[in-house]
Amino acid sequence: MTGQTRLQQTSELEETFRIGQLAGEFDITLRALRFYEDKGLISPKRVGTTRLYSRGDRARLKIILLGKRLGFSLVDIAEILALYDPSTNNLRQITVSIEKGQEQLQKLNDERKRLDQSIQELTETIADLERMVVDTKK
Amino acid sequence: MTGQTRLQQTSELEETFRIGQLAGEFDITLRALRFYEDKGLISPKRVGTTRLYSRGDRARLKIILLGKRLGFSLVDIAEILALYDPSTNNLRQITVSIEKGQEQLQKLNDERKRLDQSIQELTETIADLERMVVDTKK
DNA sequence: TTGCTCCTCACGTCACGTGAGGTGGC
DNA sequence: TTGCTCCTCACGTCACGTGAGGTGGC
Repeated sequence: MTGQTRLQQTSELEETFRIGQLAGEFDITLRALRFYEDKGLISPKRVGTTRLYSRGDRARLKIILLGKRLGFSLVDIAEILALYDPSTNNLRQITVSIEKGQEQLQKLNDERKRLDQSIQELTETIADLERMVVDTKK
Repeated sequence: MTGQTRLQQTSELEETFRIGQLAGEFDITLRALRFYEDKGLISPKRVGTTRLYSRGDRARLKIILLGKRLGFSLVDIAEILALYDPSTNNLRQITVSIEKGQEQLQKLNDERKRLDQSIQELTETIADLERMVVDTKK
């Protein structure tokens, strides 16, 4: 019977990944993966206490990491993932994603402006300080 | 005698500011000012429980806020302020500030690169999604 | 028995925001 | 008495980092 169960698992042909494998592949920590689970972004199966991630879980992880690169919060990403259904064309998810994407683009551009101002002010401040050193040495 | 004490205080001619005045002038919260004190960046006198900020405290606050605009952490700012002595020419503080400033400039430029990449990837992702919508509607 | 990989708490980080509950002088 | 301004806790935020202490199978 135990053999049966094992056979059944393999006969499903669903390739699975352990947490360490995914962490290695995507260069993130085990802690991060567990954290995403805690926040409801991903829900791997368990065998005993050990997590087993399906190909679908791996696809969700890719979306999570893409979202992070684009500067979205985990809450934003969770909202997008909640609309995700691999059995449909996901038109609703796509249009929502576009809207969120445009908002995000606005935020990133704002941040860019602030950053550019900081860089400029910092450059000027350094120049001022360097002049003060010269003056002091006179 | 109480009158004497009051007189003495005013006769020192040291202009002081209450926490609400500084907060209003620099558009920050009372909480922020108390937080900087907690972290040792600024140490106003007290009259009873009420904080009284001197002109020197106000000058330090200006440096704190400048440092924040430049993207420094409060720990960095504290290190620079620790070297600050208004009675000298502060050559040491200036040279240390220049070094920290150059490191910071490097960090800001790195952040700018990452931000530009995010903006580019996000722009492309939105374009991809928009194409998907068009395809779906065919 | 030793390693390796996995697990669950749970506190720490950074710069405050946000109440709760209370005091002092006009 | 009512307002205004001030005060001190102390928990919450965000995305994990970093141990501590323990388990399971080769």
